[in-house]
Amino acid sequence: MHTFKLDFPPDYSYRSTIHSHGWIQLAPFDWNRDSDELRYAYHMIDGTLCRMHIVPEDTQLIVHIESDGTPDLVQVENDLRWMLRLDDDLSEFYELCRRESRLQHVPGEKGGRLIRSVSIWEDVVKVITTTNTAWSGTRRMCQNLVEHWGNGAFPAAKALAGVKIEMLKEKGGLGYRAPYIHELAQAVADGTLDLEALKRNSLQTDELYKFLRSLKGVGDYAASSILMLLGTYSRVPVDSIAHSLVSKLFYNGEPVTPAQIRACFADYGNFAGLAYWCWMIEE
DNA sequence: GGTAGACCTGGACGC
DNA sequence: GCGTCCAGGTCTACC
Repeated sequence: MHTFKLDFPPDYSYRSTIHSHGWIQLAPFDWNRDSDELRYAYHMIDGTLCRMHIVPEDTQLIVHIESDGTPDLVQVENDLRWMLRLDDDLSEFYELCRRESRLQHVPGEKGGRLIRSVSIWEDVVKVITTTNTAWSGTRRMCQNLVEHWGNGAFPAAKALAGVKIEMLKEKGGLGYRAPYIHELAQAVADGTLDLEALKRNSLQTDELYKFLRSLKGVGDYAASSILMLLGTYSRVPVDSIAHSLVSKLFYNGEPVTPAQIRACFADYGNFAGLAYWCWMIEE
C-alpha cells in the first residue's frame, strides 16, 4: 500500500467535481456516501492493476494505492490529476456565470469540473453505453464489462478486442452497440487508433469533433459529450433531456430542434456545452 | 441534405 | 405471468 497527498487548487471543490455528473455511479467507480471516499481501479500503461482509494481531508486529498506490482507513483498522480481535473482553469467560465442569474451559483460551488476516467478509451466506451438507453442500462453495461473482462477495473481495449461480438452482446448486454465497441477495441488494441493522444491534442474543435464522429457508434450527442470530457466545451450535447429542458424553459413546451437548442446557449461561445450542463443539473 | 426505419433492452402498463 | 408499447441515439438506405 502506498499513500500520498495532493493539495487542492484554491478554486477547487472535490465534492462538486465528483458529483458533476453520473460517472461515479458507473463501475469501476465506487463512491461511499458516508465517508465521501471514492474508489477506482484501472490498468496502468504497463498493465499493472492499480486500485485507488481517495479520501478528502480539509484542502487535501489522501490517496491510498493498492497494486499487484510496483506502481509508478508519478504516473498515478498525473492520472489522478487528469481524472479529478485538478489542473483545469475555469476562471473564464466563472466570469460568464456571474453574468447569468441561473449560473451565478456555479463559481461559489466551484462547479463545472466534470469528473472523467483515467483513459479516453474508457470514457468513449462509457459514452457509447449512455446512448439510446436508460441510465440503469448504462450502469448495467459498465458493470458487466468490469466484471467479465476487467478484473475489477475497466477492461483494456486489448481484453475486449479478443472477445467475440456475440459474447459482448450476451454477457456484456451491449446489444447493437457490441460491434461498435468491438471495432473500437480492435483499433485501439492494434495501435491503429491512439485515443490517449487526444489528451495532448492541438486539434481545432471542428477537427476533433469530425474525428470523434468518424468512430462507429459516436453520433452528435456522443461526440459533444466526449469533447466536454476532453475539456472542449463549445458544443452542446443535444439529447432528449436537452430537448425537454429547452422546450420547457424557452418554448412553452413546444417541440424544439437541435439548432434551437444550440442557439439558446450560443452566447456562451467556447463554454456553451458547459453552460448547458450546469444549467441542466440545476433544473 | 433530410428522412424513415431498424437496432436492443428494460421498464411501464394493461389484460 | 404474459404481451405490447415506449424511450433512448446512431446507422444505413433511400429520396
